[in-house]
Amino acid sequence: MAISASDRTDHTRRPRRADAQQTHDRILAVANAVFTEHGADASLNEVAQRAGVGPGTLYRHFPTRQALLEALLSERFAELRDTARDLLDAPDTAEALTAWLRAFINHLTTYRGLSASVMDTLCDPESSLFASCQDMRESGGKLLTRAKQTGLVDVRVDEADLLALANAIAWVTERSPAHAGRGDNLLTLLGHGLWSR
Amino acid sequence: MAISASDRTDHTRRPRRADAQQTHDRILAVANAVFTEHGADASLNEVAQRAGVGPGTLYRHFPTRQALLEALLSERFAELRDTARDLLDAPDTAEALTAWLRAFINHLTTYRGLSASVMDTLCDPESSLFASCQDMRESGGKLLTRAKQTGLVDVRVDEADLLALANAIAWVTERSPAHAGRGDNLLTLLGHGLWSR
DNA sequence: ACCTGAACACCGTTCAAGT
DNA sequence: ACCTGAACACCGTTCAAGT
Repeated sequence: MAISASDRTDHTRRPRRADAQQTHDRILAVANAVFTEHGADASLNEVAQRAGVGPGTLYRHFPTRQALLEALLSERFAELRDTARDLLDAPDTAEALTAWLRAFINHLTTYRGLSASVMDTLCDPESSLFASCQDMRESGGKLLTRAKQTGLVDVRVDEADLLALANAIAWVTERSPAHAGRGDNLLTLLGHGLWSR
Repeated sequence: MAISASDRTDHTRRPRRADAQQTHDRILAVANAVFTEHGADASLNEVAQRAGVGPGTLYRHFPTRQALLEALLSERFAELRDTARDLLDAPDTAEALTAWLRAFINHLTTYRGLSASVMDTLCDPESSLFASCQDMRESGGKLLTRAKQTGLVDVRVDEADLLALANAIAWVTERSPAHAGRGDNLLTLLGHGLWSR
C-alpha cells in the first residue's frame, strides 16, 4: 500500500524530503476516499482537512483538481491501454472492441462525475490528464481500425465519435438511477443501432 | 414580450400584485439572459443582482433553481410535445423519429449544462421540471412505437434507453469543442450502429 | 403583501508567516 | 524546504426588519 503510493508518484523524478513524501501519499489516500464517497467534484478543503493538512499544502502538492485526479488515475489509464493491446490478439474483432469499450465505460464510473472530467480532458491538450489518456486512446483506436478492416464494424464509425459516445454512456449511466449499472444495455443498443435490418 | 411573460406564469392561478408580477417577469428575463451567457449553473446571486432584486426575493419567487428552469422551459417542452404529435402523421416513420430526436437534442442545448438538469429531472418525479417533461416523453414514445410497428426500427430499442442516449448526445455535444454542433453525426452513428450489415 | 439586505456556512485559492 | 492557517472573493440560502 505504502509502496504502491510511492510508485504512483515516482514519475515526478524529483527528490523529496521524507516528510513531504508522507504528506503527498496521505493526501492521495484521503483524496481517493473522499472522491469515492462524494464524487470527483468533492470539496478539496475536505480532502485537506481529513488529511490533517492546510489547504495551502494540498495546493502545493496538486495545483489543480485535474492534477490530483491524474495522480490517482494515470495507472488505471495505463491499464486500459494494456487491455486494448492484449485484445488486439483476440480472434473476434468486434467482441474485442466491445469488451474494451465496456472496460472504458467501467473505468469512467470509478468516481461519480469522473466522465465529465475525462471528457474535458480529452478535448484539452493542456490538461494534466491529457497525456495519460493519449496512449489509451491510441490503443483503443487500433482495436477499432482492426474491427473495421475485418469488416465487422461499419467503416463510417469515427474514433473520436465513438469515444465521445462511450463517455456519454458512462455519464448517463452514473446519473440516472434507472440506468445505473446498465451501461451494457446502452452499449448494446449503440452496437445494433436503431434501424432494424 | 410583456404579454408572453405574463402568459408564461399564468398557470400559477394566484392573483398577484402588479409590482410582484413585474418583479417576477424581470427575474425571468434576466435569468434567461444569464443562463444563456453562463449556462444553467450560473450564479443565482448574479441573476438577483442584475434583476435589481435581493437574493431573498428571487428565492421567494423561485424556491429552487429547477423551479426557475421550469418557468423558462415549460413552453419549449410543450413545443417538443406538439412537434412529436405532428410528426405522427409523417409518412416515413424512421425519418420522423430522427427529426424529433434532433429537435430534442437541440432543445437540450438551449443553455450550456441544461442536459444535466433535464437528465436529473427525468429521473426524479418530485422535480418541478418532471411534469413538463412527461407529456413530451409520452409523445416521443409514440413516435418510437410507430417506427417499431412499421418495422423500420429495431423492436429491441427501449424508450427510456433512447431518451437517455439522446440526452447523453446533447451532453457530449455541448461539452466537447470537437463535437460542438455535430450532434447530428452522433445521432447518425447511433442510428446505424457500430456493426456493419 | 411584498421586498430588502445583512448574515451564515460553505466553496476554491492565495500568501505572509512560521518551523 | 516544507507546512500552516488566516484571509479573500465567491457561492447558495435564510430570515429579521422594513415599506
